[in-house]
Amino acid sequence: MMSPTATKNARETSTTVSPSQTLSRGIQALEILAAAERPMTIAELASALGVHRSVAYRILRTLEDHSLLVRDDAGRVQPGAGLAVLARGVSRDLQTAALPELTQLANTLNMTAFVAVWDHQDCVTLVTVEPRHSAATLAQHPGTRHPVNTGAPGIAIQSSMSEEEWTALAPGLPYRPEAIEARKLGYAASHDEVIAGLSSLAAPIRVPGGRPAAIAVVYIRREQDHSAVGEALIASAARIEGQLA
Amino acid sequence: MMSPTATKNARETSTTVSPSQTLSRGIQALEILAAAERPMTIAELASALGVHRSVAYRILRTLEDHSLLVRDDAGRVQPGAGLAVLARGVSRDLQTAALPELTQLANTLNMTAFVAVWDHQDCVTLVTVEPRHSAATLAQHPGTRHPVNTGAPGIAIQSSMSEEEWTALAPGLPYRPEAIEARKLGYAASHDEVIAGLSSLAAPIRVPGGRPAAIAVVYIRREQDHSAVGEALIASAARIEGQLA
DNA sequence: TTTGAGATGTTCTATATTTGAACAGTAAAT
DNA sequence: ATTTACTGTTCAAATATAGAACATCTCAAA
Repeated sequence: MMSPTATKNARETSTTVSPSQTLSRGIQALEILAAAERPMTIAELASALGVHRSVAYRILRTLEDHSLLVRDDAGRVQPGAGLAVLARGVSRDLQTAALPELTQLANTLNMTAFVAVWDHQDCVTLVTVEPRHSAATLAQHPGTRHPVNTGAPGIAIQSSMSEEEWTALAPGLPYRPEAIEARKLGYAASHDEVIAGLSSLAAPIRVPGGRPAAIAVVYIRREQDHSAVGEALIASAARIEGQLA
Repeated sequence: MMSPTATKNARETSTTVSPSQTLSRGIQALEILAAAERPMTIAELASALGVHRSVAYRILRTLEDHSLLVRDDAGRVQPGAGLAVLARGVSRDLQTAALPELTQLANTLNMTAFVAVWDHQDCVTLVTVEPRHSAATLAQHPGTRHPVNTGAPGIAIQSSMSEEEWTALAPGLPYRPEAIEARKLGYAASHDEVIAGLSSLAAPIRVPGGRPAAIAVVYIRREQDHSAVGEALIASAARIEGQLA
């Protein structure tokens, strides 16, 4: 744990303030589990965390107490239902207000519709609705992340703030020129950005006190004229904002 | 040490396990935030946690580092998008397999359809799909909890295991007699249990290595004959199980 | 402008939590 | 019977944490 040359007050990691070690590890465990495809053994998780097995064990028991993870018959660990409960609190009002609009959009346009929120460098999908007859199910589940610089939702979010605001709030991330055009139109478009072969349209949602967000649709064929769909998105965004005001 | 076979019983220490204090508090903070209707100040959260303000502050910063909470302009705290990412890992295969079936059910039956999983004393809704024309949006969002003893999904889950299994896995919870009838039929029914005026039908889903779950629909009027809807649920459950095998 | 109330953010030391080696028990594979 | 690879438990040592105290900041009222 301590190296012979290291000083006691090892504050050399001066850039990041020392976070709560145990809590941070517990969250890391959840992140590893959520990213894993299959249930993991405690030993696997301990090595993934870089901690002693008995430490991982105590962390897991604590997480288990809160239903944040569960263990199968073989003792392997996987994410627990408590996480779904916690996730319900994320922009709860936005989720509630958006759902009927998404249902409406998905079924009138016959496209998958979703709401994504801005989070650091990413867009995170919060709610999605698939159309009646989803030929091929689009892998646009809630909890999906993609870079905020990529795809129509990210452009729409950028378009909802000035370039100065953007560079202040997202230092290091370039301001996409498409955002300027999107601000004029009221909606943004992208093709082949997040997933090859798919196109997306999105309109920004701004709610006071909440993170910037966007309402969007994805579709396969490349349409000549977006405007009708774009206007529908704008109208939905306005209704959602109105309900949250 | 004392006798070869009757060593110290390992289960006796289970009453007082020492959980990880900091991790437990951090999770408590998330639970409090998720349950809160509005964003909270740090001071409010500290008093809700029963800890010193500076302790709450360090916990919050750690959670913020992981996007599990965000702070608005006024410094108030609310759940962050990282929770949605973590929640995506909860029974991910079940979520993926269930979505098309739910869409199908919702639109052919014109009812809200959802999948719920068993978690300790509760049923937790994981995925929901609303029908095309949702007259009144039913408050059946993912992350919703209700007692596993209440409502059709809980009965269906009980019906998927024997009474002995149930009392072993859910000590203290009574085995509902309706579960026995549900096992014969293949699906369960309830009226006015979770929400007054609403009825529900559910069929169990068992996936090896996963928690017991159920697929269900809710509707307003009380139908005379469930059997058609019940059979549809059974068929959907079978297709989901088949895909997860 | 000054004052005060109420909030956030920072620093520091005693102490209580955590760490990780060592031990014990279990189940499957050889 | 032996090996391997797990889970679960215990304990002294040491380190991360708790909480008081201090420094700021904002906003309203005087």
